[in-house]
Order: sequence, then C-alpha cells, then structure tokens
Amino acid sequence: MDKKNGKYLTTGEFAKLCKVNKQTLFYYDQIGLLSPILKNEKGYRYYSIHQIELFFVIDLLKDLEMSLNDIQLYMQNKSPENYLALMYQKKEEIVKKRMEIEIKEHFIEAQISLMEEASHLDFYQVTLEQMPEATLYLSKNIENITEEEFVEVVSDFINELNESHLDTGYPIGVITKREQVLKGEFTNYSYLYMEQPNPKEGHPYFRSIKGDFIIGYHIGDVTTIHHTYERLFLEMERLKVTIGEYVFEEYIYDSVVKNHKEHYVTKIMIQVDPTSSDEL
Amino acid sequence: MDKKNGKYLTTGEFAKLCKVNKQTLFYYDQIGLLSPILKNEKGYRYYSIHQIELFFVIDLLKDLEMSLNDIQLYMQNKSPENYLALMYQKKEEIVKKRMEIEIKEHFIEAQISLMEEASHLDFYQVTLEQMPEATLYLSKNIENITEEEFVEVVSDFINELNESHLDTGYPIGVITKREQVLKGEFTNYSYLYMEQPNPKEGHPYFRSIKGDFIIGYHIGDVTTIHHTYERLFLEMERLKVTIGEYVFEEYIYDSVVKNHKEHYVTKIMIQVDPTSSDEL
DNA sequence: CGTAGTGTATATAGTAACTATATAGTCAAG
DNA sequence: CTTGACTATATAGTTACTATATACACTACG
Repeated sequence: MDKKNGKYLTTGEFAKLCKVNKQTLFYYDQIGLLSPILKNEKGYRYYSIHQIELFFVIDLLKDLEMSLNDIQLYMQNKSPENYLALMYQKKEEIVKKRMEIEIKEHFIEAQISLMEEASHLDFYQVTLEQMPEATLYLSKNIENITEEEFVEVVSDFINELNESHLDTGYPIGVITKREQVLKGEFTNYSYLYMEQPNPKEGHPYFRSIKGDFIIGYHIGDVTTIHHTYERLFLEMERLKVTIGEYVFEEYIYDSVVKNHKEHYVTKIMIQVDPTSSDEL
Repeated sequence: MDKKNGKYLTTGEFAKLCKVNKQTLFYYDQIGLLSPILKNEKGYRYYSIHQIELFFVIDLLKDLEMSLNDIQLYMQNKSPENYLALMYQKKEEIVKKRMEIEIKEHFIEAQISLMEEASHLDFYQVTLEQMPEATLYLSKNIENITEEEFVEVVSDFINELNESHLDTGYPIGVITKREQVLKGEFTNYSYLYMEQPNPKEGHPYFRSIKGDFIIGYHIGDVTTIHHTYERLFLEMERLKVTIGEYVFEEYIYDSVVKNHKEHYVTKIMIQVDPTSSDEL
C-alpha cells in the first residue's frame, strides 16, 4: 500500500483521462513538452497520475492562445513566481476574451430577432406606423461626399463601432434628408447609423427619433430603389401625409442571406407629418 | 453622387478594414469563400464595401469552430431560413463556450489566490489553528485499495469534477483517518477531495469540517513524508493535544511550479482534540 | 501452446488555415 | 523616367495536430 504512486498509466489510459488523442501525447513527448515519467525497455510509456495536473495547465494555456513553444518555455523556467505572473497575465486575457464572447453572443441574439421579425413581414405591404424613440449611433455627415471620401467614412464608422463596442448586430442604416429625397437623390445620404438598444454613456453622436412613418420594402438593389419610393409617395398622397425631415433605410436581407442582388430587401421608413397643405 | 456603391476597395484596403492579413484574402478568394466582386484585366482585386458584412459573418462563424469548408457550404445554400437556423445553433454553442470560459476564469482566480497565499507562508513553521467550516467534494472511499483500483478511482474523480463542473481550481487533497496515521500508514488515504468555496445544490458527496488543526508543511515528495509527520507529532505533544479523526493533505507546490520532486511542498493539516488523556 | 485481438511503438504523410518569401508586374508622385 | 509603394502569382513553411502503415508486445481463450 505504500507506493500508490507506483502505479502508472499507459499512453492510452492517460489520453482517455486527458480527453485527447493518443497521438497528441506522442507529439507532446516528441517535442519535450510533456513526457511520461517512465519508459520501459520496450519503449512503452508510463505516465504518473500526477501528470494530469500538468496536462491540465498546458491545456488551459493552449486555450488562451499560448503556443506550445511558449508553454514549453514557461515549463523550463517553472517557479511559483513565474506561475503567478503567468496567471495574472492570463487572467487579463481571459477577461478580454469573455467580453468578446459576450459581444458576439449579443450579436447572434440581435441577428435572430431581426431574422424572426423579417420572416413575418409582408414586403408588398405599405403601412403607416407610429415608431417609438430609438437611439442611433451616427457616422460623420456624408452629404454630397465623393466616392473616395464615402469609403473613408464607412471604414471609419466600422472601426468606431468595433473599437467602442457599439456593434450591436443591428444593420447599418442610412439617413437621407427630405430635400435630397424630394430632388430624387435617393442615395445622397446624410448619415450612416446603427441602432443602440442599450445605449452606453459617454458617446457623443447619438440621436433619437419618434413619430409617424410610412414603411415599405424595396426588393432588389439600390439602382431600382426609385420605383419603390414612387410607390411610397403615391401611398402618402392617398393617406394625405407629407414627407417629414428624415428618411431611414435598412437592409433586411443582404449578401449574408441572399445570393443575388435582385433578392435583397431594404426597409424604407419615411418620416411623415399628418397635416398636408404645402406639398403637391 | 448616384453611384456611391461604385467605389471599390483594393485588397490592402479591404484587409485593413477586416483587420486581417492581405494573404488571407487571397486565400479566401482562392478557395472561393469570399471573392472580390470585380477583378480588372491586370488581375487587381476590387472589393465592395458591402462585402465587409459577409466577412464579418465568416469571421464570427470561424470563431465558433466552424471550418472554412462548412462556412462555404452555408454560403452556397444561403437563405434567410438557413441563416436563422445557423444562428440558433451558434447561439447554443456560444453560450456553452461562454460558460467554459467562465469556469476557466474562476480556475485562474483560484490559482492566483492560492499562489499569493503560499508566497506568504513559512514552510518551517508549525502552527495550531482554528479552521472554519468548508465544503469538500469527496471521491469514493479508497482505504486499503489496490494500485489499479486507485488509478481507477482517481480517474473517475477527475471525470466527475469535469462533468459536474466541480473543478474549482483548488488542489486535489487527500483525507487520511486517525487509525491509518497512528499505524504509520501515511499514504493509506480514505478519500480524495476538492474544496468547494461556492457549493452547488444537488451533489451528494459533500462533507464539512471545522475545528482545531495542527498545520505544517512537508518539503519533498511523498516518500519522505513520515519525517514531517514525526515533527508534527512532537509539536502536538508539546502543545498537549491528540490526533483527531482526520488528517488532510494538499499540494502547495507540485509539478506545475517546481521541476524537482525534492522541492514539492505539501500542506499537512492534522485535526486535533485539545484534551489529552488516552494517547501516549 | 498457439493464436486472435487488442494494445503499444515508430515513421511518415496529410490536414487546416494561414503566413512568409521570392519574383515580377503596376501605378502615382516628383 | 525613375523611385517607392503597391499589386499579383507561385511556392514553401508553420503549428498543432491527425491519419495511416507497419511492426512489435501482452493477455485471454481454446
């Protein structure tokens, strides 16, 4: 009974305990990362049960983006001080990693609710709706901008979303002002935006909207969007409302879910005023 | 102004926006996962700004352990329904992943506090301490067990810890009963255990201890531990206390932080009764 | 005692998803 | 018209496995 530590595990047994492929242990032995404490004259490997702790730490470090090479470097310089320093470093990294995962989780949740919502829409229906207040993160103003500048702004906007953790998974929308729309310049946008369902403090470019909107859907790509606008204008006439200050557009279905541009769907939300006396 | 969508990004620009190596984009084009919407007669690639959304989804799926091949299969069968189904599936996976990360985060925290604690210990000091109640997850009884059975029990114990998420990062300790210790069978343990600072409901094998303990540290491996026990017995005599029901042992420094067995440190906690009349 | 079945070993090649390097063509600015 | 920064392709290298082929070892049964 005095040498419980005298019983060893074969490679297969140890692999099962570590939940890895036997080949992985051969490999670790080969690179000198984790060798069995004993090899018999036939070349058979025998692992001590205590080695599981080492394997466990190796596995943890590996999960935290540490290369086997770097792990080995630590193992060669083992000490309580080095281990503590390493754990402090990895603690920081894992916190960052958890937060990134949480962001992605929210992104997926947003995608699910958007897609569920979209699946219940009738894209051929035009409706007049009261829309609640919403917080939007805006890009720089992009009115009458050149193509090069536009690309620049979009790039900046995407980078800001990433860096400030404002990418909520909602689509990037565009805001067009009444005057451009009336001129028929449907793609002379004023701002890009992303909706912020849970806005954070300390970010400058937030705007809020609420009121009545004419809502319709354009099927196809941007080159034919004027047809849909004309349809919406007709409906506005029928309902005796006039165009308000802003128009909002959001992709409902884009290249992520559709292969052909002709099947893309854009939601168009035209802010309207109930009284009509000036226009048309 | 009517064709803002007419401006394209070069491979380098698009790579910067995606925060990846340019070569990665060549690779994605090569395998047909994400190709630029336009290639000029010189072979220059031009990406549309809208393609960033596709890249973003690819990147997300990749992070969630989906192979490029599988991602490509999805992309060939794109549809709102498939996308929604995929997101539901990935949502489940990311929740699981987040929980695994949280467990690892707790493990690292436990390791840090253990190492910090250890660094302030004087391993040559023997003390009498009142220890608070603690909850322990116990293995099967391992008294008088064979070597083969011991390995079996340890393996089972480790598997239970993993499967029931009870691996708190605290060391695996051993409990020895008074009778074995008095017989000098210091390694004829009765149970393995792992401390559970935040015990969960619904697990059967929890035990609790509290009371007075003689605490000392053994430097070296298990084969010389009797020397330390004898030192502790002497101290117990001096303090006029006798051995209680259980003795606990925990590794403070093991193969994870020390390269040589002679430097391992084991904490020995001998439960004691203040009145002494029977023994010695 | 022989053999079937399972285990072990080494050696080598293959894999995924990049990443680096070498070589050459292109473009824009001074 | 040349310089420097970009683009391209082709090929090789990398990491951490993973699979395959071949051979030896051990154990259990008939």
